[in-house]
Amino acid sequence: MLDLKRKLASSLAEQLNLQEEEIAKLIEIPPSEELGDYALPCFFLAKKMKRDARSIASELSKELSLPEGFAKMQAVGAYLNFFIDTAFLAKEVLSEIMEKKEKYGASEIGRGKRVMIEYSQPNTNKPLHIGHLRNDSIGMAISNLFEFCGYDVIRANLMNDRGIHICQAMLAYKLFGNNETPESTGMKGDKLVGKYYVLFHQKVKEDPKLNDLARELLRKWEAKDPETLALWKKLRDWVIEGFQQTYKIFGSKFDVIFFESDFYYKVKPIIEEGLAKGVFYKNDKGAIVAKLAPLPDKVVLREDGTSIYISNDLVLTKHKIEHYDLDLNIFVVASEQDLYFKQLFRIFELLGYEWYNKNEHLSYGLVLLREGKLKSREGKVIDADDLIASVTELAKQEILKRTELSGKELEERALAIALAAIKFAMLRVDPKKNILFEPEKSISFEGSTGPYIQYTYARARSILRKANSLGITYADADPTLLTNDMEKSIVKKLFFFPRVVLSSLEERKPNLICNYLIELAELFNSYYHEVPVLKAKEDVRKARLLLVDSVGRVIANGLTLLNIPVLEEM
RNA sequence: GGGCCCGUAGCCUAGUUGGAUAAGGCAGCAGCCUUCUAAGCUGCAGAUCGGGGGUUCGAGUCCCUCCGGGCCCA
Repeated sequence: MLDLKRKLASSLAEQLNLQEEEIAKLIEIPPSEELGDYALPCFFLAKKMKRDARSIASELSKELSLPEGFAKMQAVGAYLNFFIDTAFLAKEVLSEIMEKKEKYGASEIGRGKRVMIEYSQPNTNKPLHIGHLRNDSIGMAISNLFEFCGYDVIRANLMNDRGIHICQAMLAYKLFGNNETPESTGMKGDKLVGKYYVLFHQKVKEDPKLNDLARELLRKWEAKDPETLALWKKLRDWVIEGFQQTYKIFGSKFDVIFFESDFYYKVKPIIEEGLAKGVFYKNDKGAIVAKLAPLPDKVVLREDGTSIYISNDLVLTKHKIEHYDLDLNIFVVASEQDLYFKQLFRIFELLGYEWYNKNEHLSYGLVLLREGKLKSREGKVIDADDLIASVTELAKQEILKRTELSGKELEERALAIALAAIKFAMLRVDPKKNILFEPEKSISFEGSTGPYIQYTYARARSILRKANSLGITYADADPTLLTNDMEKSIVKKLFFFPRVVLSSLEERKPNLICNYLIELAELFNSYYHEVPVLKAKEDVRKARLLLVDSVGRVIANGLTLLNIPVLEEM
């Protein structure tokens, strides 16, 4: 990877007799391109030399010599500004893109390291909702980023398939379900079971005894009562079948799926270990509690001996790290669980597992509605399938405004555009921030959206198709002919892609890729309007085609990282 | 009561980790399709960066405090 900043830093360090690291930290990018491509603020020298920063900058601009890849330097105020040799850059960057193709931007920093990324984590008593779509979007994008940077990635899902909420749905089905099935009702299995979960919470308001019955059902389930287990399995399989359909449409993929029911009950040895090591204690009611000061204490086993949610993670986390030999174990879970994960990781630290710091909670904000939080027990959610379907329908209408596609092609393109709109909306925001989701406003196809990026790619590809049909080739293009300002800006933008990929990974912020793609698309669309490609004279035309090709490839690489489909035509 | 996260134009967001004139999109207004796709482009208008203090040559960015929103714990 071409690293001009490092080149500059090392050259300046040598000439100024300073540490390269020190200089590299100071070098920054000026607020506007007219000022330069890199800048060295001279305040630190002013302090050192007890002189005015402005005069130092202006003096240095006359004395220093430039490393390869730079064309000019200029003092402006207290800043010493450097201009990249854009002809050099165009040659380097465009040939790197054409050589590495779909690997442009990739790296090997994770070579030999294995990371597991757990996301989605649905409860098997109700359908997936928009919160899962944000979770899956982030989980997939982060997984792709790790993979792109050379890590061995295991994408994991965890089905929360046990507990009182599962039994509540089971009970309502048992009492009011009339043996309905997905086949008999034509409903997706997750929708059918979800209906009874909501029904439970309606009925229990009139008849609080249902709570006791649900608890009774949970006890029977834990005691492996055959009839209860059969009902549980039947409903669970329906729900999971429904999830699989949604995952397939949305593009969520998993290498391994864990089930809470396979792990939670194996918690005993860890409980005993914790008691023996003095990390856990039995409180006056008889519950087992982890002592985590300064964090709040955490109950790990109820007084009646029944398991709670953390039982599963106590067992499963150990299993994951030890069995899969992980270097990093990431949980993509919403920010409401921030304290929970601090407590979980702290327990492993106190128990003395040296791998405790391989765990990471990738926390992200909630998707909120105008009315507040999603509440699935009241049925107050935005259903994932419904959202995808309605956005796909909107996309279809847009397509029909401009083409005469039909049948399978129409369906596929509409879905691709809908997914771009939804995923981009979920990913372009800093993961830490809550998203206020307003059905009519939040999903759009214009402006800073997924479809806008797809459209930009399709435009680039359209030019290349036309060139191809006219028999124009550009393998021998000369990138140094890209001399207008927009072309230079685009080349610089392309040059930055690998750096954006790295910061996006390191900061766990897929939104950096989104911002980058928006900026690249804006540059390219302006260029598209102002500068004719195919009408230019032969040698310039070739250079421009090479640029168009490169822009297309980088957009495609970015969209692929975000798990957003790329469209050749729109 | 305690803890964590967020606050940038009417709305949604950037802001390269403390630097130069705070940048886009939506909504609004005015333009641009016999020319490589108008899901686009160009221009106008819109910001005391939640308030106040502090650190610094320099603060949207760091520290303190208050206010507002979200989440969690007891």
